[in-house]
Amino acid sequence: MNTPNRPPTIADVARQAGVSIATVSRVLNGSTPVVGETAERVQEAIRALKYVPRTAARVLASRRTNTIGLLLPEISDAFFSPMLRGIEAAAREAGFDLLIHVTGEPSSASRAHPPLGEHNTDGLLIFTDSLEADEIERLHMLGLPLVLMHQSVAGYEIPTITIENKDGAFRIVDHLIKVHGRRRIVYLRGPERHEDSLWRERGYCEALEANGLPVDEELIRVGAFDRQTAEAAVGEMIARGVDFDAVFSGDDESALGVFTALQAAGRRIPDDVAVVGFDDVPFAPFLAPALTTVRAPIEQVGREAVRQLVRLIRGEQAEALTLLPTEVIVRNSCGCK
Amino acid sequence: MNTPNRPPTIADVARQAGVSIATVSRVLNGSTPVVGETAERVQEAIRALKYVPRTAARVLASRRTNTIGLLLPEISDAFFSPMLRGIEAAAREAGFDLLIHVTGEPSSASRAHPPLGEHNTDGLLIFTDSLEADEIERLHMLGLPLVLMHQSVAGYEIPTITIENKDGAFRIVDHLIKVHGRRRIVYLRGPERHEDSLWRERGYCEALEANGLPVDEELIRVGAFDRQTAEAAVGEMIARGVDFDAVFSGDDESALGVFTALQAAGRRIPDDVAVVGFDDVPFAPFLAPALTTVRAPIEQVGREAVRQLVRLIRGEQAEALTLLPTEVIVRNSCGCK
DNA sequence: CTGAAAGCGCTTACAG
DNA sequence: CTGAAAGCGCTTACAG
Repeated sequence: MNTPNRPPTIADVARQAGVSIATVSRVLNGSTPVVGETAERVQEAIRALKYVPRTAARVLASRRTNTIGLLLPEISDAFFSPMLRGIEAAAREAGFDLLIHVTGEPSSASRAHPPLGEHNTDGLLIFTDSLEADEIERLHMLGLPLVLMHQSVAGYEIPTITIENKDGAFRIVDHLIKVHGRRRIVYLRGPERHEDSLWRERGYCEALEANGLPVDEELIRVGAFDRQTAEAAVGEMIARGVDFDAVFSGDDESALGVFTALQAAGRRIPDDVAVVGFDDVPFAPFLAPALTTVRAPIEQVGREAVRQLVRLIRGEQAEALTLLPTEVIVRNSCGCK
Repeated sequence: MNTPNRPPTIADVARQAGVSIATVSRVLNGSTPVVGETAERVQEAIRALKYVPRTAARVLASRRTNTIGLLLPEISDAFFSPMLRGIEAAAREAGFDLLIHVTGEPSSASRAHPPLGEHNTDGLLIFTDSLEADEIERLHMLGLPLVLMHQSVAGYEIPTITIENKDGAFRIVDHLIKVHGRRRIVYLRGPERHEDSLWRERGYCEALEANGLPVDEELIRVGAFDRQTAEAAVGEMIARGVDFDAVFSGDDESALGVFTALQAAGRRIPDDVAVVGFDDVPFAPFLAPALTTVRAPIEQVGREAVRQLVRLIRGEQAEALTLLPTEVIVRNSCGCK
């Protein structure tokens, strides 16, 4: 096998370069000027020994971790990649490492006591529904910089980044009514208490009301932003003979389930039932028919969240609420073209 | 704002409970038996002070980090979520935290000196093309447990996890030839030197040869596992009048670009040109026509990689090569049904 | 500009 | 079962 040599420490470098460890530390961090020739000797020793500073020791001594933590409830298919891409890029640009933890199901212990916190990060990005309110409060009271994503906690001034859910939902439902004459529009709710979903539902209701249509509780079901759940929900409505001529599926992922259920029942999209989603995931244009949806700037949400968090970490003022604009993307599943 | 109280330390807990810090450490770690009543006093103090142990200090003192590092070249759309889901779940089950770093473009400094290594992880999962060979060697020589994903480095005995690329490619190309009579089959290569792609190309060639068909260099192009690149490649072949009746697109992501290019040129899928992919991403069944492809057990690759890494970390023997089986998923884009 | 030394917050032999 | 103490590998006032 391989030789488990003890990796070199700052003392080894100092010895090899004939200086004190303080001097090595200084050239490592550029914190205090070091005479050129000395600095070079140190650099050489670092190279020769292939020295890599121990993160734990630096963190402990400096009380800075230089890393940002990200807390997520789960790893979703559609949403996750672009968001993480934005976060990762922005964190790197700002010189922070990224630590990710998935808290898992609601009962999970790591929602109350996540392995990420004041002890190993300079600040936390908290995605909706990934942490218990108590723990958010504890971290906030401790003074740890915190940014919430797609979630606002009443009572604290924690910066929040989210998108214009209500507005986007309003416009796409309005489109269904005004342009395509739909009147019995289903809304598929996301996971319970999911803020995005709540706002989308509000936009849906307001669009109905603005057009003089009633809000019919029978048309509001749970799709859970999940393909299978959405498929089952729509299948069940069809089986029970519920009358509807359009589905606003809450998000694009669940639109897939809606497609499956409608096709299984022999309903044509969009002729019999128009279907629209939310997010504009990469495959949306490739569905048959191509999915009309609301574009959510997910990657930008990630970037913006890091930007605000970095401000907090630097002791600067952060934006209390950042609301990123959404845009209706008209394709064919609504009946256009 | 909020009060930047200094978080409590082990000394605060010890004082409050009237014991030594050694005892607190022991109840924290369960390393040595502690008398029931004493242990309870300590637990109480921990709760009262909301004490959370500093990770950096534990790591420094114990020389164990209890975290696994994951190095990726980029965050791809289709591949990333399932793989990370597998890794994350397996790491959590084994009691490890997960640290992720994206090294970025080939020239990036973090490919030579990633922020993850012997100093802050117990072991590393290295995805293909995310690290320079020199750095892999340095880490390996240091004795840091390493597992390679979708990549094999000649010359070292580093465990590798990958999938049966060649076999899957062979079978899907063979299907195109035997069942659908295709003879001019395009192969779209992945990113340069990408091992998955190399093996798929080999399977493609062997299938042609096994059926007495020539390997025509004109039919082998670069799709780079990227939608736009694939679209451009196919568009250019059409413009140049290259004759072909099928495309094996290398992966599903690039199949999207193939679809776009063919549709733009008025070629019908699968009648004029059959199209098949590799991966079986979630949206594959929803394309029009539904995509025939090879299912790659991506999530399982992630789980297996963690399993082997944990073995190494525990000083156990690990599997040198794990080859996960692939399976042809027949849908409609090949011409079936 | 450089060094000696204290200290960051834990773990872990070593005694008892 | 429990405590005193050394030590993990750094950073950073404090002197000079």
